[in-house]
Amino acid sequence: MSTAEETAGGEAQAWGEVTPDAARRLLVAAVEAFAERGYHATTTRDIAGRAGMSPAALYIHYKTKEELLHRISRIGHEKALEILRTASRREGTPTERLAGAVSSFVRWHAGGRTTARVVQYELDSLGPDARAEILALRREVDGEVRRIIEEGVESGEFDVLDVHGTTLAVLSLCIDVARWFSVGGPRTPEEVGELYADLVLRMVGARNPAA
Amino acid sequence: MSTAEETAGGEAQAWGEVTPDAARRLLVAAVEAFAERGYHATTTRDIAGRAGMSPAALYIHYKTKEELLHRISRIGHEKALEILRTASRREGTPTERLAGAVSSFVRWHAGGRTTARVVQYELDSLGPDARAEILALRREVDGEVRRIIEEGVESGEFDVLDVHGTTLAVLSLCIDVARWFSVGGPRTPEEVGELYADLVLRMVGARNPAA
DNA sequence: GCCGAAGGTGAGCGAGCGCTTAGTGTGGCC
DNA sequence: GGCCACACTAAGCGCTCGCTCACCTTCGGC
Repeated sequence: MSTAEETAGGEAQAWGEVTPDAARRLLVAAVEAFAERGYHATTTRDIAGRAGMSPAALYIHYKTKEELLHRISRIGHEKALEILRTASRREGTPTERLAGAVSSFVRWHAGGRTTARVVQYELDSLGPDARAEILALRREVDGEVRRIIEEGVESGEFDVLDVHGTTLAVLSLCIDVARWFSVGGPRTPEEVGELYADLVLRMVGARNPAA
Repeated sequence: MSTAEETAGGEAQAWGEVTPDAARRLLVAAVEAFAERGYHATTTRDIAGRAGMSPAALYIHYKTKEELLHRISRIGHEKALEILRTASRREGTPTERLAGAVSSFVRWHAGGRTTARVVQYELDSLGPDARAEILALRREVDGEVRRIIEEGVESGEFDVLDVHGTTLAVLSLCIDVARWFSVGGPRTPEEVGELYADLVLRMVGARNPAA
Protein backbone atom coordinates (compact mmCIF):
# COMPACT_ATOMS: atom_id res chain seq x y z
CA MET A 1 0.00 0.00 0.00
CA SER A 2 0.91 3.69 0.28
CA THR A 3 3.81 4.62 -1.97
CA ALA A 4 4.67 1.20 -3.32
CA GLU A 5 7.25 1.45 -6.05
CA GLU A 6 7.21 -0.91 -9.03
CA THR A 7 10.44 -1.92 -10.72
CA ALA A 8 10.53 -2.70 -14.43
CA GLY A 9 11.37 -6.39 -14.37
CA GLY A 10 10.10 -7.65 -11.05
CA GLU A 11 7.73 -6.59 -8.32
CA ALA A 12 9.20 -4.95 -5.26
CA GLN A 13 5.94 -3.87 -3.67
CA ALA A 14 5.69 -5.99 -0.57
CA TRP A 15 9.27 -5.87 0.65
CA GLY A 16 8.91 -2.43 2.22
CA GLU A 17 8.96 -4.00 5.67
CA VAL A 18 12.48 -5.33 5.14
CA THR A 19 15.15 -3.05 6.59
CA PRO A 20 17.79 -1.76 6.30
CA ASP A 21 17.89 -0.69 2.68
CA ALA A 22 20.85 -2.90 1.73
CA ALA A 23 19.17 -5.97 3.19
CA ARG A 24 16.07 -5.27 1.13
CA ARG A 25 18.04 -4.80 -2.06
CA LEU A 26 19.73 -8.14 -1.48
CA LEU A 27 16.40 -9.81 -0.82
CA VAL A 28 14.80 -8.42 -3.97
CA ALA A 29 17.85 -9.50 -5.96
CA ALA A 30 17.56 -12.98 -4.47
CA VAL A 31 13.86 -13.23 -5.38
CA GLU A 32 14.63 -12.38 -9.00
CA ALA A 33 17.57 -14.76 -9.21
CA PHE A 34 15.75 -17.66 -7.50
CA ALA A 35 12.72 -17.18 -9.77
CA GLU A 36 14.84 -17.14 -12.92
CA ARG A 37 17.23 -19.98 -12.27
CA GLY A 38 16.03 -21.76 -9.15
CA TYR A 39 17.56 -21.73 -5.68
CA HIS A 40 20.30 -24.28 -6.24
CA ALA A 41 21.41 -22.82 -9.56
CA THR A 42 21.71 -19.33 -8.06
CA THR A 43 25.07 -18.30 -6.60
CA THR A 44 25.62 -15.89 -3.76
CA ARG A 45 27.90 -13.96 -6.11
CA ASP A 46 24.98 -13.53 -8.52
CA ILE A 47 22.67 -12.22 -5.80
CA ALA A 48 25.25 -9.78 -4.49
CA GLY A 49 26.05 -8.66 -8.02
CA ARG A 50 22.41 -7.90 -8.82
CA ALA A 51 22.24 -5.82 -5.66
CA GLY A 52 25.39 -3.96 -6.71
CA MET A 53 27.51 -5.27 -3.86
CA SER A 54 30.47 -7.56 -3.30
CA PRO A 55 29.86 -11.26 -2.52
CA ALA A 56 30.83 -10.81 1.11
CA ALA A 57 28.23 -8.11 1.73
CA LEU A 58 25.50 -10.72 1.70
CA TYR A 59 26.80 -12.24 4.92
CA ILE A 60 26.54 -9.02 6.86
CA HIS A 61 22.75 -9.12 6.57
CA TYR A 62 22.05 -12.84 6.26
CA LYS A 63 23.71 -15.79 7.90
CA THR A 64 23.40 -18.11 4.92
CA LYS A 65 21.93 -18.30 1.44
CA GLU A 66 19.18 -20.46 2.86
CA GLU A 67 18.17 -17.74 5.31
CA LEU A 68 17.40 -15.54 2.32
CA LEU A 69 15.07 -18.17 0.89
CA HIS A 70 13.48 -18.70 4.28
CA ARG A 71 12.76 -14.98 4.72
CA ILE A 72 11.36 -14.70 1.19
CA SER A 73 9.20 -17.75 1.66
CA ARG A 74 7.77 -16.60 4.99
CA ILE A 75 7.00 -13.07 3.88
CA GLY A 76 5.45 -14.39 0.67
CA HIS A 77 3.26 -16.93 2.42
CA GLU A 78 2.15 -14.34 4.95
CA LYS A 79 1.17 -12.04 2.09
CA ALA A 80 -0.75 -14.83 0.33
CA LEU A 81 -2.52 -15.73 3.55
CA GLU A 82 -3.42 -12.09 4.19
CA ILE A 83 -4.94 -11.81 0.70
CA LEU A 84 -7.08 -14.88 1.25
CA ARG A 85 -8.14 -13.81 4.75
CA THR A 86 -9.17 -10.37 3.57
CA ALA A 87 -11.27 -11.84 0.77
CA SER A 88 -12.74 -14.57 2.90
CA ARG A 89 -13.88 -12.23 5.70
CA ARG A 90 -15.61 -9.72 3.53
CA GLU A 91 -19.38 -9.45 3.66
CA GLY A 92 -21.30 -11.50 1.15
CA THR A 93 -22.51 -14.94 0.20
CA PRO A 94 -20.06 -17.85 0.00
CA THR A 95 -20.35 -17.60 -3.79
CA GLU A 96 -19.26 -13.97 -3.78
CA ARG A 97 -16.52 -14.55 -1.25
CA LEU A 98 -15.10 -17.60 -3.06
CA ALA A 99 -15.07 -15.69 -6.35
CA GLY A 100 -13.32 -12.76 -4.68
CA ALA A 101 -10.81 -14.98 -2.92
CA VAL A 102 -9.89 -16.88 -6.07
CA SER A 103 -9.62 -13.81 -8.30
CA SER A 104 -7.40 -11.91 -5.86
CA PHE A 105 -5.29 -15.00 -5.08
CA VAL A 106 -4.80 -15.62 -8.78
CA ARG A 107 -4.05 -11.94 -9.45
CA TRP A 108 -1.27 -12.18 -6.89
CA HIS A 109 0.20 -15.31 -8.43
CA ALA A 110 0.06 -13.86 -11.94
CA GLY A 111 1.09 -10.27 -11.22
CA GLY A 112 3.73 -11.18 -8.66
CA ARG A 113 4.80 -14.23 -10.61
CA THR A 114 8.47 -13.74 -9.73
CA THR A 115 7.82 -13.86 -6.01
CA ALA A 116 5.10 -16.50 -6.26
CA ARG A 117 7.38 -18.84 -8.16
CA VAL A 118 9.96 -18.79 -5.41
CA VAL A 119 7.35 -19.06 -2.68
CA GLN A 120 5.46 -21.96 -4.23
CA TYR A 121 8.18 -23.99 -5.93
CA GLU A 122 11.30 -23.70 -3.79
CA LEU A 123 9.81 -25.10 -0.60
CA ASP A 124 11.85 -28.29 -0.88
CA SER A 125 15.08 -26.31 -0.90
CA LEU A 126 14.51 -25.28 2.71
CA GLY A 127 15.85 -27.25 5.65
CA PRO A 128 13.48 -29.30 7.83
CA ASP A 129 12.79 -26.61 10.45
CA ALA A 130 12.13 -23.81 8.01
CA ARG A 131 10.03 -26.11 5.87
CA ALA A 132 7.89 -27.11 8.84
CA GLU A 133 7.25 -23.46 9.65
CA ILE A 134 6.16 -22.73 6.07
CA LEU A 135 3.98 -25.84 5.91
CA ALA A 136 2.07 -24.53 8.92
CA LEU A 137 1.29 -21.37 6.99
CA ARG A 138 0.14 -23.47 4.05
CA ARG A 139 -2.28 -25.33 6.27
CA GLU A 140 -3.79 -22.00 7.27
CA VAL A 141 -4.13 -21.07 3.59
CA ASP A 142 -5.85 -24.37 2.96
CA GLY A 143 -8.19 -23.86 5.92
CA GLU A 144 -9.22 -20.44 4.72
CA VAL A 145 -10.43 -21.77 1.35
CA ARG A 146 -11.98 -24.87 2.85
CA ARG A 147 -14.02 -22.77 5.23
CA ILE A 148 -15.65 -20.79 2.43
CA ILE A 149 -16.48 -23.99 0.57
CA GLU A 150 -17.94 -25.59 3.71
CA GLU A 151 -20.12 -22.55 4.32
CA GLY A 152 -21.35 -22.69 0.73
CA VAL A 153 -22.22 -26.34 1.12
CA GLU A 154 -24.06 -25.67 4.39
CA SER A 155 -26.05 -22.81 2.89
CA GLY A 156 -26.97 -25.00 -0.07
CA GLU A 157 -25.27 -22.70 -2.57
CA PHE A 158 -22.57 -25.23 -3.47
CA ASP A 159 -22.80 -28.86 -4.51
CA VAL A 160 -19.55 -30.56 -3.49
CA LEU A 161 -19.03 -34.23 -2.74
CA ASP A 162 -15.41 -34.16 -1.57
CA VAL A 163 -14.73 -30.88 0.25
CA HIS A 164 -11.09 -31.63 1.06
CA GLY A 165 -10.31 -32.83 -2.43
CA THR A 166 -12.04 -29.90 -4.06
CA THR A 167 -10.25 -27.44 -1.78
CA LEU A 168 -6.96 -29.02 -2.78
CA ALA A 169 -7.86 -28.77 -6.46
CA VAL A 170 -8.92 -25.12 -6.20
CA LEU A 171 -5.70 -24.13 -4.48
CA SER A 172 -3.63 -26.23 -6.86
CA LEU A 173 -5.26 -24.53 -9.83
CA CYS A 174 -4.49 -21.06 -8.44
CA ILE A 175 -0.93 -21.85 -7.40
CA ASP A 176 0.02 -23.36 -10.74
CA VAL A 177 -0.68 -19.99 -12.35
CA ALA A 178 2.76 -18.96 -11.13
CA ARG A 179 4.28 -21.73 -13.26
CA TRP A 180 2.75 -20.87 -16.62
CA PHE A 181 1.80 -17.20 -16.44
CA SER A 182 3.94 -14.95 -18.57
CA VAL A 183 3.90 -11.16 -18.45
CA GLY A 184 4.31 -11.09 -22.22
CA GLY A 185 1.36 -13.44 -22.74
CA PRO A 186 -2.09 -12.68 -24.09
CA ARG A 187 -3.80 -12.35 -20.70
CA THR A 188 -3.56 -9.80 -17.91
CA PRO A 189 -3.55 -10.97 -14.27
CA GLU A 190 -7.03 -9.45 -13.92
CA GLU A 191 -8.39 -11.46 -16.84
CA VAL A 192 -6.95 -14.70 -15.52
CA GLY A 193 -8.38 -13.89 -12.09
CA GLU A 194 -11.87 -13.47 -13.53
CA LEU A 195 -11.64 -16.59 -15.69
CA TYR A 196 -10.45 -18.66 -12.76
CA ALA A 197 -13.12 -17.32 -10.40
CA ASP A 198 -15.73 -18.46 -12.93
CA LEU A 199 -14.11 -21.87 -13.33
CA VAL A 200 -13.90 -22.41 -9.58
CA LEU A 201 -17.55 -21.48 -9.07
CA ARG A 202 -18.38 -24.12 -11.65
CA MET A 203 -16.19 -26.64 -9.82
CA VAL A 204 -18.14 -26.19 -6.59
CA GLY A 205 -21.46 -26.26 -8.45
CA ALA A 206 -22.45 -22.71 -7.51
CA ARG A 207 -26.02 -21.97 -8.57
CA ASN A 208 -25.53 -18.77 -10.58
CA PRO A 209 -21.91 -18.11 -11.52
CA ALA A 210 -21.90 -14.31 -11.53
CA ALA A 211 -19.81 -12.55 -14.20
CA MET B 1 2.99 -53.06 -21.19
CA SER B 2 3.99 -56.76 -21.26
CA THR B 3 6.33 -57.63 -18.40
CA ALA B 4 6.67 -54.22 -16.84
CA GLU B 5 8.52 -54.42 -13.55
CA GLU B 6 7.72 -52.08 -10.66
CA THR B 7 10.44 -51.03 -8.24
CA ALA B 8 9.63 -50.33 -4.62
CA GLY B 9 10.34 -46.61 -4.42
CA GLY B 10 9.89 -45.35 -7.95
CA GLU B 11 8.20 -46.43 -11.15
CA ALA B 12 10.38 -48.03 -13.79
CA GLN B 13 7.62 -49.15 -16.12
CA ALA B 14 8.15 -47.01 -19.18
CA TRP B 15 11.91 -47.12 -19.47
CA GLY B 16 11.99 -50.55 -21.11
CA GLU B 17 12.87 -48.99 -24.43
CA VAL B 18 16.14 -47.62 -23.06
CA THR B 19 19.09 -49.86 -23.80
CA PRO B 20 21.58 -51.14 -22.87
CA ASP B 21 20.80 -52.22 -19.34
CA ALA B 22 23.40 -50.01 -17.70
CA ALA B 23 22.12 -46.94 -19.51
CA ARG B 24 18.61 -47.65 -18.28
CA ARG B 25 19.75 -48.16 -14.70
CA LEU B 26 21.51 -44.80 -14.84
CA LEU B 27 18.44 -43.14 -16.29
CA VAL B 28 16.12 -44.54 -13.65
CA ALA B 29 18.57 -43.46 -10.96
CA ALA B 30 18.63 -39.97 -12.46
CA VAL B 31 14.83 -39.75 -12.49
CA GLU B 32 14.69 -40.62 -8.80
CA ALA B 33 17.45 -38.21 -7.87
CA PHE B 34 16.10 -35.31 -9.94
CA ALA B 35 12.61 -35.83 -8.50
CA GLU B 36 13.88 -35.88 -4.93
CA ARG B 37 16.34 -33.01 -4.96
CA GLY B 38 15.93 -31.23 -8.27
CA TYR B 39 18.25 -31.22 -11.26
CA HIS B 40 20.76 -28.66 -10.02
CA ALA B 41 21.03 -30.13 -6.54
CA THR B 42 21.72 -33.61 -7.92
CA THR B 43 25.32 -34.61 -8.51
CA THR B 44 26.58 -37.00 -11.14
CA ARG B 45 28.21 -38.95 -8.31
CA ASP B 46 24.79 -39.39 -6.70
CA ILE B 47 23.25 -40.70 -9.91
CA ALA B 48 26.09 -43.13 -10.55
CA GLY B 49 26.02 -44.26 -6.92
CA ARG B 50 22.28 -45.04 -7.06
CA ALA B 51 22.92 -47.13 -10.17
CA GLY B 52 25.71 -48.98 -8.36
CA MET B 53 28.46 -47.63 -10.57
CA SER B 54 31.46 -45.34 -10.38
CA PRO B 55 31.07 -41.63 -11.27
CA ALA B 56 32.94 -42.09 -14.54
CA ALA B 57 30.56 -44.80 -15.82
CA LEU B 58 27.89 -42.19 -16.45
CA TYR B 59 29.93 -40.63 -19.24
CA ILE B 60 30.18 -43.88 -21.19
CA HIS B 61 26.44 -43.79 -21.84
CA TYR B 62 25.66 -40.05 -21.72
CA LYS B 63 27.67 -37.10 -22.89
CA THR B 64 26.58 -34.75 -20.10
CA LYS B 65 24.30 -34.58 -17.10
CA GLU B 66 21.96 -32.44 -19.17
CA GLU B 67 21.60 -35.17 -21.79
CA LEU B 68 20.15 -37.38 -19.08
CA LEU B 69 17.51 -34.77 -18.25
CA HIS B 70 16.79 -34.25 -21.94
CA ARG B 71 16.25 -37.96 -22.55
CA ILE B 72 14.02 -38.27 -19.49
CA SER B 73 12.01 -35.23 -20.46
CA ARG B 74 11.44 -36.36 -24.04
CA ILE B 75 10.44 -39.90 -23.16
CA GLY B 76 8.15 -38.60 -20.41
CA HIS B 77 6.43 -36.09 -22.64
CA GLU B 78 5.97 -38.69 -25.36
CA LYS B 79 4.36 -41.01 -22.84
CA ALA B 80 2.05 -38.24 -21.59
CA LEU B 81 1.09 -37.33 -25.14
CA GLU B 82 0.42 -40.97 -25.97
CA ILE B 83 -1.89 -41.29 -22.97
CA LEU B 84 -3.88 -38.24 -24.01
CA ARG B 85 -4.05 -39.29 -27.65
CA THR B 86 -5.30 -42.76 -26.76
CA ALA B 87 -8.02 -41.32 -24.55
CA SER B 88 -8.98 -38.60 -26.98
CA ARG B 89 -9.37 -40.95 -29.97
CA ARG B 90 -11.56 -43.48 -28.28
CA GLU B 91 -15.18 -43.79 -29.30
CA GLY B 92 -17.67 -41.76 -27.34
CA THR B 93 -19.10 -38.32 -26.69
CA PRO B 94 -16.80 -35.39 -25.93
CA THR B 95 -18.00 -35.64 -22.33
CA GLU B 96 -16.91 -39.26 -22.07
CA ARG B 97 -13.64 -38.65 -23.85
CA LEU B 98 -12.73 -35.60 -21.76
CA ALA B 99 -13.47 -37.50 -18.57
CA GLY B 100 -11.35 -40.42 -19.78
CA ALA B 101 -8.49 -38.19 -20.87
CA VAL B 102 -8.40 -36.27 -17.58
CA SER B 103 -8.65 -39.32 -15.38
CA SER B 104 -5.89 -41.22 -17.19
CA PHE B 105 -3.67 -38.12 -17.44
CA VAL B 106 -4.10 -37.49 -13.72
CA ARG B 107 -3.51 -41.14 -12.89
CA TRP B 108 -0.19 -40.93 -14.71
CA HIS B 109 0.83 -37.76 -12.86
CA ALA B 110 -0.14 -39.22 -9.49
CA GLY B 111 1.06 -42.79 -9.95
CA GLY B 112 4.21 -41.86 -11.80
CA ARG B 113 4.77 -38.83 -9.64
CA THR B 114 8.54 -39.28 -9.59
CA THR B 115 8.81 -39.16 -13.37
CA ALA B 116 6.10 -36.54 -13.80
CA ARG B 117 7.83 -34.18 -11.39
CA VAL B 118 11.00 -34.20 -13.41
CA VAL B 119 9.13 -33.95 -16.70
CA GLN B 120 6.91 -31.07 -15.66
CA TYR B 121 9.11 -29.04 -13.33
CA GLU B 122 12.67 -29.30 -14.63
CA LEU B 123 11.99 -27.89 -18.10
CA ASP B 124 13.88 -24.68 -17.33
CA SER B 125 17.03 -26.64 -16.50
CA LEU B 126 17.37 -27.66 -20.15
CA GLY B 127 19.36 -25.67 -22.67
CA PRO B 128 17.58 -23.62 -25.36
CA ASP B 129 17.57 -26.31 -28.08
CA ALA B 130 16.36 -29.13 -25.89
CA ARG B 131 13.77 -26.84 -24.31
CA ALA B 132 12.41 -25.85 -27.72
CA GLU B 133 12.01 -29.51 -28.66
CA ILE B 134 10.09 -30.26 -25.47
CA LEU B 135 7.92 -27.18 -25.84
CA ALA B 136 6.79 -28.48 -29.24
CA LEU B 137 5.61 -31.66 -27.55
CA ARG B 138 3.75 -29.56 -24.98
CA ARG B 139 1.91 -27.73 -27.71
CA GLU B 140 0.73 -31.08 -29.04
CA VAL B 141 -0.48 -32.00 -25.56
CA ASP B 142 -2.35 -28.73 -25.37
CA GLY B 143 -3.91 -29.24 -28.81
CA GLU B 144 -5.15 -32.69 -27.88
CA VAL B 145 -7.14 -31.38 -24.92
CA ARG B 146 -8.32 -28.29 -26.74
CA ARG B 147 -9.72 -30.39 -29.55
CA ILE B 148 -11.94 -32.40 -27.22
CA ILE B 149 -13.24 -29.21 -25.63
CA GLU B 150 -13.91 -27.62 -29.02
CA GLU B 151 -15.84 -30.67 -30.13
CA GLY B 152 -17.91 -30.57 -26.96
CA VAL B 153 -18.71 -26.91 -27.54
CA GLU B 154 -19.69 -27.59 -31.16
CA SER B 155 -21.93 -30.47 -30.19
CA GLY B 156 -23.57 -28.31 -27.55
CA GLU B 157 -22.51 -30.59 -24.70
CA PHE B 158 -20.13 -28.05 -23.19
CA ASP B 159 -20.66 -24.43 -22.23
CA VAL B 160 -17.28 -22.69 -22.42
CA LEU B 161 -16.63 -19.00 -23.04
CA ASP B 162 -12.81 -19.05 -23.29
CA VAL B 163 -11.70 -22.31 -24.89
CA HIS B 164 -7.96 -21.53 -24.81
CA GLY B 165 -8.06 -20.31 -21.22
CA THR B 166 -10.11 -23.27 -20.07
CA THR B 167 -7.77 -25.71 -21.85
CA LEU B 168 -4.86 -24.11 -20.08
CA ALA B 169 -6.62 -24.36 -16.73
CA VAL B 170 -7.56 -28.01 -17.24
CA LEU B 171 -3.99 -28.98 -18.11
CA SER B 172 -2.59 -26.85 -15.31
CA LEU B 173 -4.87 -28.58 -12.82
CA CYS B 174 -3.77 -32.03 -13.99
CA ILE B 175 -0.07 -31.22 -14.13
CA ASP B 176 0.04 -29.71 -10.65
CA VAL B 177 -1.01 -33.08 -9.27
CA ALA B 178 2.64 -34.09 -9.63
CA ARG B 179 3.58 -31.31 -7.19
CA TRP B 180 1.29 -32.19 -4.29
CA PHE B 181 0.44 -35.85 -4.68
CA SER B 182 2.01 -38.12 -2.09
CA VAL B 183 2.02 -41.90 -2.23
CA GLY B 184 1.51 -41.98 1.53
CA GLY B 185 -1.49 -39.66 1.32
CA PRO B 186 -5.16 -40.43 1.80
CA ARG B 187 -5.99 -40.76 -1.92
CA THR B 188 -5.06 -43.31 -4.57
CA PRO B 189 -4.18 -42.14 -8.10
CA GLU B 190 -7.45 -43.67 -9.28
CA GLU B 191 -9.51 -41.69 -6.75
CA VAL B 192 -7.80 -38.43 -7.70
CA GLY B 193 -8.36 -39.24 -11.37
CA GLU B 194 -12.10 -39.71 -10.82
CA LEU B 195 -12.42 -36.59 -8.68
CA TYR B 196 -10.58 -34.51 -11.24
CA ALA B 197 -12.58 -35.88 -14.17
CA ASP B 198 -15.73 -34.76 -12.35
CA LEU B 199 -14.29 -31.32 -11.56
CA VAL B 200 -13.18 -30.79 -15.16
CA LEU B 201 -16.59 -31.75 -16.54
CA ARG B 202 -18.03 -29.11 -14.24
CA MET B 203 -15.49 -26.57 -15.48
CA VAL B 204 -16.61 -27.06 -19.08
CA GLY B 205 -20.27 -27.00 -18.12
CA ALA B 206 -20.99 -30.56 -19.24
CA ARG B 207 -24.71 -31.33 -19.06
CA ASN B 208 -24.71 -34.51 -16.97
CA PRO B 209 -21.40 -35.20 -15.24
CA ALA B 210 -21.34 -38.99 -15.20
CA ALA B 211 -19.90 -40.76 -12.14
C1' DG C 1 44.97 -68.78 -27.42
C1' DC C 2 45.24 -64.37 -29.05
C1' DC C 3 42.83 -59.86 -30.21
C1' DG C 4 40.07 -55.95 -30.38
C1' DA C 5 35.91 -53.83 -28.93
C1' DA C 6 32.88 -52.62 -25.23
C1' DG C 7 32.08 -51.39 -20.63
C1' DG C 8 33.96 -50.35 -16.43
C1' DT C 9 37.30 -48.17 -12.62
C1' DG C 10 40.46 -44.87 -9.59
C1' DA C 11 42.55 -40.85 -9.51
C1' DG C 12 42.38 -36.32 -10.38
C1' DC C 13 41.88 -31.83 -13.42
C1' DG C 14 40.28 -26.95 -13.45
C1' DA C 15 36.62 -24.33 -12.00
C1' DG C 16 33.31 -22.44 -9.18
C1' DC C 17 30.88 -22.96 -4.94
C1' DG C 18 29.36 -21.05 0.06
C1' DC C 19 31.40 -18.69 3.29
C1' DT C 20 35.33 -16.26 6.27
C1' DT C 21 38.67 -12.99 7.57
C1' DA C 22 41.62 -8.98 7.78
C1' DG C 23 41.47 -4.58 6.60
C1' DT C 24 39.22 0.02 4.76
C1' DG C 25 36.20 3.93 4.39
C1' DT C 26 32.65 6.71 6.68
C1' DG C 27 29.46 9.05 9.60
C1' DG C 28 27.60 10.21 14.29
C1' DC C 29 28.82 11.57 19.11
C1' DC C 30 31.25 13.75 22.81
C1' DG D 1 39.27 16.33 16.56
C1' DG D 2 39.52 11.73 18.29
C1' DC D 3 37.12 7.52 18.41
C1' DC D 4 34.31 3.80 17.78
C1' DA D 5 30.53 1.18 15.58
C1' DC D 6 29.00 -0.06 11.34
C1' DA D 7 28.84 -1.31 6.39
C1' DC D 8 31.44 -2.93 3.06
C1' DT D 9 35.46 -4.93 0.17
C1' DA D 10 39.57 -7.86 -1.60
C1' DA D 11 41.44 -11.93 -1.12
C1' DG D 12 41.13 -16.43 -0.46
C1' DC D 13 40.09 -21.07 2.23
C1' DG D 14 38.38 -25.64 1.93
C1' DC D 15 35.45 -28.22 -0.63
C1' DT D 16 32.74 -30.32 -4.20
C1' DC D 17 31.31 -29.97 -8.70
C1' DG D 18 31.05 -31.85 -13.85
C1' DC D 19 33.91 -34.17 -16.42
C1' DT D 20 38.43 -36.63 -18.30
C1' DC D 21 42.05 -39.90 -18.79
C1' DA D 22 45.00 -43.83 -18.33
C1' DC D 23 44.29 -48.22 -17.34
C1' DC D 24 41.86 -52.74 -16.39
C1' DT D 25 38.63 -56.50 -17.13
C1' DT D 26 35.51 -59.52 -19.80
C1' DC D 27 34.14 -61.93 -23.85
C1' DG D 28 32.81 -63.41 -28.69
C1' DG D 29 35.19 -64.60 -33.18
C1' DC D 30 38.60 -67.13 -35.57
